[in-house]
Amino acid sequence: MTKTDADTPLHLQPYGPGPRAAEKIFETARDLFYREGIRAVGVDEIVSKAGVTKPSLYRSFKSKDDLVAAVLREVEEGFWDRFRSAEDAFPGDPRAQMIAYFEGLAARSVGDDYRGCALSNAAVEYPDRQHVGRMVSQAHKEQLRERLRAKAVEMGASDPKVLGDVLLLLIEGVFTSSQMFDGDDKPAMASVGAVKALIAAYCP
Amino acid sequence: MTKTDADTPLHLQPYGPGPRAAEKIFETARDLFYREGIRAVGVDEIVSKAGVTKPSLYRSFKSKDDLVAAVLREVEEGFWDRFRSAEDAFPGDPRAQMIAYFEGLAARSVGDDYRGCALSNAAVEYPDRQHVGRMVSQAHKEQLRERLRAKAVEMGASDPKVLGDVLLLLIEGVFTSSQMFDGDDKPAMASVGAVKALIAAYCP
DNA sequence: CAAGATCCGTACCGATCGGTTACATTTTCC
DNA sequence: GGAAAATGTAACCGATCGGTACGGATCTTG
Repeated sequence: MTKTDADTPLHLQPYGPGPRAAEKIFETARDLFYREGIRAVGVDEIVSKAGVTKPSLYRSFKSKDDLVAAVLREVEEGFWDRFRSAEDAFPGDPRAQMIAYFEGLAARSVGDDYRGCALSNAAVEYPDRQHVGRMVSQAHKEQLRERLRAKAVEMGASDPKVLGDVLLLLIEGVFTSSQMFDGDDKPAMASVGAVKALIAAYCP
Repeated sequence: MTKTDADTPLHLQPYGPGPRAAEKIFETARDLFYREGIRAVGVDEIVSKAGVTKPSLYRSFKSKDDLVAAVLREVEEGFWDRFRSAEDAFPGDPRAQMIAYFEGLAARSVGDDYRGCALSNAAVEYPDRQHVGRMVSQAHKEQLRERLRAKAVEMGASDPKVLGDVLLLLIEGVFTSSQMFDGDDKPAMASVGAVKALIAAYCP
């Protein structure tokens, strides 16, 4: 069962084949952090579930926080991939782009394993502005805010800053609320209609 | 500096003067949990900052989780107090009630010490459905959802369930987003206008 | 004041936290 | 095959985690 090195996106393969343990650690940590929370998961649990040992973790990551930062940065990439995917589906139509994003978001939010946005959750777990997990999350949210405001400009909103912030409120609302209700009947389903109504209200 | 027992709302004073240590522990834990997160705060830090000792904590609370549950229940009381306050300000006018609530929420969300809803944060910190902190938070959110849907009925919404869920999305969006941006220019400020537009859109 | 109830602190417990050491073993590539 | 790189083994570290046994201090009440 020797896996090759180029079939999955790896984050650090310095020379030649690159480490296989680092990849398993990274993916295991990403899943555990999302499912159980970052603070709730210890390094021992990570290496145990990854089938590796602790020194392997600290050979690839300087500290647990360093691993946390790496995971959150990949989460951020995944977010922008989905966001751009909605954009690419409707070129030149920012309104349809946002509706498409909310439709995808609402679809993803149903399902018992959904736990909202890992970046928002990390910001909740790390209130300290100096913590790297907090910094990555906060920087991402500021980028998102600007991007949504730019979208509102494209839509010709009368007050694009406000409409952008409203969209952000709605997105974060879906993130947080979706992990607090079981089953398929989640408030997130109402977000698609809400974004349509809001865009209509803010774009004359 | 012997404080009396009736000047502040106490939660357990079995006989006579009641314990003074339990009150300090409770208030200290409430503040620390909110500021730094629940998992980030150990019992040693609580008793240390409260100026008492650890056995005093475990004489009044069966465990840390028991203290967490007690704190979250008081937080829930505080939420409903603010919610009813907005209701009482505009009797018989559910639309004005909700606008008033969002105005108060937006006003509270500015300020560097604001960290959103402690119950929502607790749900993020405790994904395990069996954990008492999670159970208290989730039960509260379900009550809130029903209450908002009932408000939408009062407003004469065409689809009250959807409008109620939209209001919930907006509230949670304010909670989460307000702790991810510094300064006074927060997305929460846009929530008041958004709720007006949404109510108008969903109530013919 | 003394007795008894009530409250509280000192010291300690095993377990786990994030992190490290030195060395043996395996894997990869030429 | 042999050197180099990657991983495993096993033990260990100080600090902190949530939680407790036990005795001393304090307060109310006769």
